[in-house]
Amino acid sequence: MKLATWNVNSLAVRLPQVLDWLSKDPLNLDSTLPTGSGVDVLAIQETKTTDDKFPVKEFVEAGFQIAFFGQKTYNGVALVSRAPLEDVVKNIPGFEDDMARVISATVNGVRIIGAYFPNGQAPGSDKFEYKMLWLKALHDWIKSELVRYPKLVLMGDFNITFDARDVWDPVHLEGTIHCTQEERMHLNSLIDLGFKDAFREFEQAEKNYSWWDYRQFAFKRNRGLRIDHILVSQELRSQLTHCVIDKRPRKNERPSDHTPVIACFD
DNA sequence: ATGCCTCAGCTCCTGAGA
Repeated sequence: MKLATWNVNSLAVRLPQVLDWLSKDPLNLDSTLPTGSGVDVLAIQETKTTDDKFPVKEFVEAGFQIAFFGQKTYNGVALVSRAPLEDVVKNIPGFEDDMARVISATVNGVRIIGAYFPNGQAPGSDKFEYKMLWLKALHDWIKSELVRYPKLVLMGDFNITFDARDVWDPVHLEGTIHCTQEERMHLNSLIDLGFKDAFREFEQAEKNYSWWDYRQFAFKRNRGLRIDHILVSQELRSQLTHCVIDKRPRKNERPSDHTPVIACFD
């Protein structure tokens, strides 16, 4: 089973790229194998579309099941799967929120949570305060979800780096948004519930990022951050075989500023 | 540089992203 997460920054703009990417084998990076070899479940963030405008037909015709939860202009999440999506839940139950940020479903006995974490803008801002409240609510909810679903994957755009390895200029960016101690404390408290960061379970090249600013040729200069993550519960850890960042879509015409992260299981 | 790019929308500017 292959799972992936991708912040597409507008599904209306990126739909052709998403369908093209889904039709290829993400681990056979130069292949153009037919549909059937690609990822089994993709979590999408920043669809930026209301549910009535979600491209249902296009995904169904490509052979996928979908669950989606969107809103006008901002945010919006979806799960795209080859197998049925069961028991779909939207956002964090009990946490009042105007924003469409989380969608969960069970696929082949694995509980999958796709999430678009708040950006937070800058430490000290109202948006940062909201990010902290959201992270606390997520933690408390995930704690109970883990009891209910021992086979649990939490993946998405976390908008938080784990440490200096995830930051192109860790000295200069220390304490700025995505790199504050407060954000990392929340991220580590999620890990402490019983998760592994799938990416760091394997040997990885240095300076491996999942997001690059559109400006200043940041991708070409590899000035990026690793803020898109796949966390797997202890029960799934032993089945994990690979975790890679697929940089190819970032080289597309009109790319998203994020690129997909993929985890494979036996 | 409170910029630089990109996207959505009450669209020729603004807010937000990260």
